[in-house]
Amino acid sequence: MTEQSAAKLATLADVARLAGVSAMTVSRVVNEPAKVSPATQERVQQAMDQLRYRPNVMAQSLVRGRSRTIGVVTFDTAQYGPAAALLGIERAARERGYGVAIAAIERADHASLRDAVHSLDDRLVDGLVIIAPFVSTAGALRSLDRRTPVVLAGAGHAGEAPIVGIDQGKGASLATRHLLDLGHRTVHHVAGPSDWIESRLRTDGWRAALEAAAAAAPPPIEGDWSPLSGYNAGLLLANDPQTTAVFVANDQMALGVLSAFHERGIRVPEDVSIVGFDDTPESAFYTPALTTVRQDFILLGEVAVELLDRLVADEGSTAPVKHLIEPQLVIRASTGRMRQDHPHS
Amino acid sequence: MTEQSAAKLATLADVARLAGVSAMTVSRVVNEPAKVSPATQERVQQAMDQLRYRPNVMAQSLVRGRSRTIGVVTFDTAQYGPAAALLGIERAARERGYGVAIAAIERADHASLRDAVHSLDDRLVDGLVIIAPFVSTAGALRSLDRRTPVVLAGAGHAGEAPIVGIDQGKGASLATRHLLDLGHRTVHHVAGPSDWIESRLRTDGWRAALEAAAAAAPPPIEGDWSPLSGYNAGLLLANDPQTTAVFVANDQMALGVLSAFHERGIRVPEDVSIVGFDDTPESAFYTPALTTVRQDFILLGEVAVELLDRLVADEGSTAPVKHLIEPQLVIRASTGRMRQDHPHS
DNA sequence: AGATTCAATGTGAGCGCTAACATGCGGAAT
DNA sequence: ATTCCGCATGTTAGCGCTCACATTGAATCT
Repeated sequence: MTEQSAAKLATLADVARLAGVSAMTVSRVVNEPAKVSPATQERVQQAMDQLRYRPNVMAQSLVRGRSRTIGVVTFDTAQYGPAAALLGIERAARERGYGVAIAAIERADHASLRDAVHSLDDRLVDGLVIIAPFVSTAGALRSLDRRTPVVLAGAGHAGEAPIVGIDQGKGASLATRHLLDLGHRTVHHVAGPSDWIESRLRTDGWRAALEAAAAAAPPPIEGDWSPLSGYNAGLLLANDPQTTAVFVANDQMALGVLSAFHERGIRVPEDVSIVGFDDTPESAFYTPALTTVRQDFILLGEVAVELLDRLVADEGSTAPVKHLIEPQLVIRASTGRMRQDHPHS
Repeated sequence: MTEQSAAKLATLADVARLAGVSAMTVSRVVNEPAKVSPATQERVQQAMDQLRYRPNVMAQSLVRGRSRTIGVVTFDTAQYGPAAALLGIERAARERGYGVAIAAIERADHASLRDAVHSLDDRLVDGLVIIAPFVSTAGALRSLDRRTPVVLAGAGHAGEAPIVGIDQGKGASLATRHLLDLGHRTVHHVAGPSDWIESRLRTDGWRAALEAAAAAAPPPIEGDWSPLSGYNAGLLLANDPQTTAVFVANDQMALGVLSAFHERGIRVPEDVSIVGFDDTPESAFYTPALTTVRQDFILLGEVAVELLDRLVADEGSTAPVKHLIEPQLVIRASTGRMRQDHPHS
């Protein structure tokens, strides 16, 4: 194991001494090689290799006042969406030469968010991406004193901070209209937790699509994103013979609904059609394959970093941007035309 | 938005000036309050509040030579396992006052790993947790020059670095023996990619359990963890009338197998029994509910951080530790007794 | 030839903080 | 009183690096 922990790390000064130049010259070789003559460049390079020199990023950051690191505040969950967005962020950040520091929050409250933001802020990140999509997030954020630009990723009300998200309302409408177009008189809805902005926007989109079609909106059932809550909602829905179409606010809950229906002998899509939201890698392999709304989380992460990068560069333009990504309806086997005879009564 | 980006941040010196004490005293109030008299403590505290002082972690790190940050190298995937482990690490790190920086690698090659390790190393992390479970990882790691302690999380051959993992062989044996106990003559196997250590260990465990029962081991089918590859494997398996029991190396592929069997009219568990690996939140809601091997990824992350913390504290004991967590068989509806008449021929 | 430019390098200061070593002071010990 | 101790605080130096500004020497101009 080639570990040099014992032997002190080589510093700029060490390299300078070995190469017979000043520290500044070595610094230039590292940061702006064009300003150093080829000959000395060569000599310095050799010294660096020999000593295995690697710049101390921390010292650089201290003196430059920027760390080339972005902080990500994420919600403490192994859910597909946040995890994929984090990945997109990491990838985009790396491409632009940023490091990534993360802080997860376990609850939606003010204090957790403050701690997370401060812990990153104190580490002198150049900017923050927040994937903590609670209704309360934007407000909490406003009351915090921060030192860096922030981009909200996922959802949020514009005006608080620049925000990049996937058009939830659009996605929900797409899903609902699809079911309506299939001949269903109305569409039931299993919603996410009401303190998530995304839940609200999806519910709004569903309601809007129903209204536009002059269809009645049955009261939505609220879940917590988990398959189990979807299962429970499915049980409820199964008792209502009116149910012919369901729009579920995420794929995990849709799986639960599927499972409950299967257990109750309700066939999908023959008796009831189901649409999910997210398009996780698993969704195409559910039984039946799930019709759903695809969200490109990777792209979300990339756009967030790009935006943040711009904000970091010219600190002036803090115009409250709102960048919306188009979701996409993916039609698979869980939706079908409504049969004329009553479904399961 | 209370952003102070324009007004320069308050420094120790500013606080000292306002409180009428020396910088050192302020530093003491922050780090070892016991050494300062209550009276000045009070005064300094007031000055800090007034100026909204927050210590510059970077400057502290530079002078102390430690950053109270750990780096996590993870594989670029939204898979459940790595994502959950990352969460466990973050949580454990936060509890111990560590920040977390991440670097994802997209491919299994040497260069990617080196870049990731160096990029974290250069940011002066105090230690590294690596969740990049390729066969080649350990070797690559050895040839790298690093400056901090490393803990391998997930799997790995002992001896390269301290390692904490879930006992894959044990889990695979548990799964296989369960199927054998149900009366199946042999157990087919859908394996993960052969360049993942975890795949190999699971395959080994499966083979060992078969051998112990003097059962023949059919050639395993290799997938890539994805549901699609599981689906393809399922199609293959469906053609073989001998198949009565399948051990699939992760739940996502098991879902694919389930889907293929369903499509071919093979009933689970009546015709064929299936066991997965991981126990994702979805697994209990597959059709049928999946019997699987539970891995506690959160615990994995916590143990990894705990171990790393110890290594960071006393840099001496680099004894190659190996900490194994026990997996757990979760029996659900996808496994059943083998029927005496031939399954599906 | 002298003045002017430019490219290549060097110098000093300081980013914000803390380790290690002073300093000053009141009170206990002699 | 004198010595000594220990507490509360201050001073100096330096972590590793880059900024802003010299300083060189040679090439270019008039």
